[in-house]
Amino acid sequence: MDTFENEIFTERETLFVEVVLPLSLAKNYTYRVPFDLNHQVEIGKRVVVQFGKHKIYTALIKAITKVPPTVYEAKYIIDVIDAEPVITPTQLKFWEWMTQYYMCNEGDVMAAALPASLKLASETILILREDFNEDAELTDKEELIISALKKQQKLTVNDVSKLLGQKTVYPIINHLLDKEQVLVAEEVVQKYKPLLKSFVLLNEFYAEEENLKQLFNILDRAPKQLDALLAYLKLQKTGMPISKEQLLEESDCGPAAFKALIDKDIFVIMKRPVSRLASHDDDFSVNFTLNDEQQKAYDKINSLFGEKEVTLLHGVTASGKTQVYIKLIEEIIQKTDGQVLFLLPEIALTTQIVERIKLYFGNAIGVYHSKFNNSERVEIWNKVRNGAYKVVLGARSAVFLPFQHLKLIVIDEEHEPSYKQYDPAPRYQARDAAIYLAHLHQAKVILGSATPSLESYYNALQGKYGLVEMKERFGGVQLPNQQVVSISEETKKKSMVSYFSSVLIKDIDLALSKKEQIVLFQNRRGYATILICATCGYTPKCINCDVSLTYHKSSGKLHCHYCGYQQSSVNICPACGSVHVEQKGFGTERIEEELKLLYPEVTIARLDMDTTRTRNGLQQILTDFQDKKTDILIGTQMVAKGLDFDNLNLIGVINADTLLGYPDFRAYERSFQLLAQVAGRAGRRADQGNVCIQTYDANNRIIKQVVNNDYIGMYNDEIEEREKFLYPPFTKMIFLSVKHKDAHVLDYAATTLANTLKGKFGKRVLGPEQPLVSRVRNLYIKQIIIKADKHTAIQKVKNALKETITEFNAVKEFKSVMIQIDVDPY
DNA sequence: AGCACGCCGACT
DNA sequence: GTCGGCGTGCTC
Repeated sequence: MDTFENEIFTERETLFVEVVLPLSLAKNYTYRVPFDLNHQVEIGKRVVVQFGKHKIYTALIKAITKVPPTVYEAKYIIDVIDAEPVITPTQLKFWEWMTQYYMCNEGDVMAAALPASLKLASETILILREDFNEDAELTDKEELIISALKKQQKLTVNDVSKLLGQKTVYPIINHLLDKEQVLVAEEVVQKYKPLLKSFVLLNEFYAEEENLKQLFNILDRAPKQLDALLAYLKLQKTGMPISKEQLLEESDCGPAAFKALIDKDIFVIMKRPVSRLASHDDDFSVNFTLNDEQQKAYDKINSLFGEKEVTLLHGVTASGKTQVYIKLIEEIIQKTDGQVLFLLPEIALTTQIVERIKLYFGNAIGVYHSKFNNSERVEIWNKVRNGAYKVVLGARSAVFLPFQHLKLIVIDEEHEPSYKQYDPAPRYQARDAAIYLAHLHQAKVILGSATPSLESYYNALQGKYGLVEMKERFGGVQLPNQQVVSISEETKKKSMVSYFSSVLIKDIDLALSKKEQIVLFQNRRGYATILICATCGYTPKCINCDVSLTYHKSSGKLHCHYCGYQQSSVNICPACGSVHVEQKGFGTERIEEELKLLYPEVTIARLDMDTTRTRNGLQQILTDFQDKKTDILIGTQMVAKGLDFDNLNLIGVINADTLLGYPDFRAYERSFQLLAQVAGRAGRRADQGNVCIQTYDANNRIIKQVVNNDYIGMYNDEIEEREKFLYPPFTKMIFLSVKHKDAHVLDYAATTLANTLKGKFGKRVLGPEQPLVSRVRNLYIKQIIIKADKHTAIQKVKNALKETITEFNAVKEFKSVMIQIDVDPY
């Protein structure tokens, strides 16, 4: 397709635009541009288009052409939204790459990239016609709709559906249209509204000295109003706009007196958009010096930047990687007008590291993560685009921000699994995507970790990435003392008290006596509390998914973690009628309870998905712990990420086995990373920390490697396994999830597909296999894995795969079989 | 995604 | 008979 960048179009030419819609569609669509919008269309601007019979969407102009489509008549675009492009050409290239690489649709990427408020979609609404006929013959349902409309002006299609309690409502709406009772309209909701704040101005009339004097006389009998006036005059001297709150705060004037001043036209209210984002006033200054090792690392990174695009900074816990990052960032924003993206795992973003970095860079820094609301996201987006933000700290979705001159990307904790998006598409790995993004911007990348992912370390050893190591702990912090406790042995000796070994209990007692704080870690896999009938073994299961329901004490209900299904708990076994229904498994909730029995006088808090659902939940729990209001914190993986506490000296791992036993080729790598990270939280100051790992498998090599801090040993063992069994980084993995609501159809379909693929790729295709959870939301699931040879062009494999799937879905009996593709599924 | 159209079981 | 559920195809 011919495209015309930056060309001014005359009014008489007929133009067409190829647009991306924020929907999961296989191709893009072409619309016609009305003449009067010719001069407004530009690549990267948003347009309003009708798609299908009703809906109106925001689409993005991807190309402009003069060639009309041949096989259909193009619809006109309705409007051009933006005065300036909102998406840069670099972003469009990035989207295209992501679409190709992760085998998804461009619309998936657009949907993920744009903050919700930049994507408007219409809603069909129903309005009563002014000339509607009061006596028209209507069915009961139609009557119901009309009477509802008399009360509330308009109804959405969804409202109607709820009102009638049925899914199919369009035929009924169409009847009402035919009977000329109602009208339908598309209502586009403008989702982003600037935050307007009231500012106060003194009526210009009183700018005159004389008039002002008079005013004082007039207000003589109204002391509160007079006070407000005095406060205003005082605030005016600062030269800053005066907000209403500010004025009310500065004076004794209450809202009533204030209103009187407005009514008398003495004060004038002006609404102005203000930023929702908290800002720090000071300019940044980075005033600390690096220690020798940090300085060496810093210098080496800088020199490696000359030859490599990516450098891996492998620094042990507490070696002070953050300081090195800060110096690198400072250098960039002082010496260039470039921008820096600092990626962090989601959880770390709500904690101390952000505060620390904010201290240095003040106003030039933006933070972007999932707990921000839509309006806040748009504001951050705009500030990145206009360059107001030089540094952005963000979770994985920050790779989609509209950077202008990206010079450096820092990816902290690069091994973190949370950089990978699993669902929905685009199923991208933000670390890898960021490396490509950096490539587009010709920016440099720092990957930082104490326990790098095998891929990154492998790339570094191969010379593809630069490698910088930091091996000293900062400020002479000692390594924690790590001990492994065999649960089997303690059970034999009968020295276990509930979930706690005698060793751990002793440690807890000691720490409490020294007024030190404790963190107990229970990984998520073993976290579920399920109900089980002691008589017949029955366990309540989800009606939509192949999983046991988990019992939540806080709600008293049984929940499904996969689909959100809830039901009330059972006291009597539905299968056999027995009353002996017991709780089994030990989640954080259960551990908390047991611990409270053992230590009734101690303050215990819990940190997991349940207690951190709200925006401030996590922050509150962490602050309480920081302020020593909590003695013991029990938590899932979350406790391991990015938390530094001065007074924390004991960390107990309740059970390391569920981690190790997970059926995945990365289980050992992940276990090592997690346990090492957990251990690194203990004793970050002068005192030596204590780590107590409870396990049934005390001789496991990973446990030993963790205790010995032997990353290299772990790396060597694991990489050998990977090579032997053709896992990444020696192959590229593509994961297919085949889904269907009928188990038999699925079986047949998955086998057929796997066989076809085996015909093309040979024994590099594995499966179909039944996943751990074989049914979710009423769909049965099978998995097929392709381990593509790294040396044959991966794009060829992907093309062949796409073709196979297209052909497969064209077969009549497989039409309703869903196939999800996940490239690099880790 | 979300809507229309067509097929098919179940209930006035 | 008709209503309403469900599968399938299409949207420039």
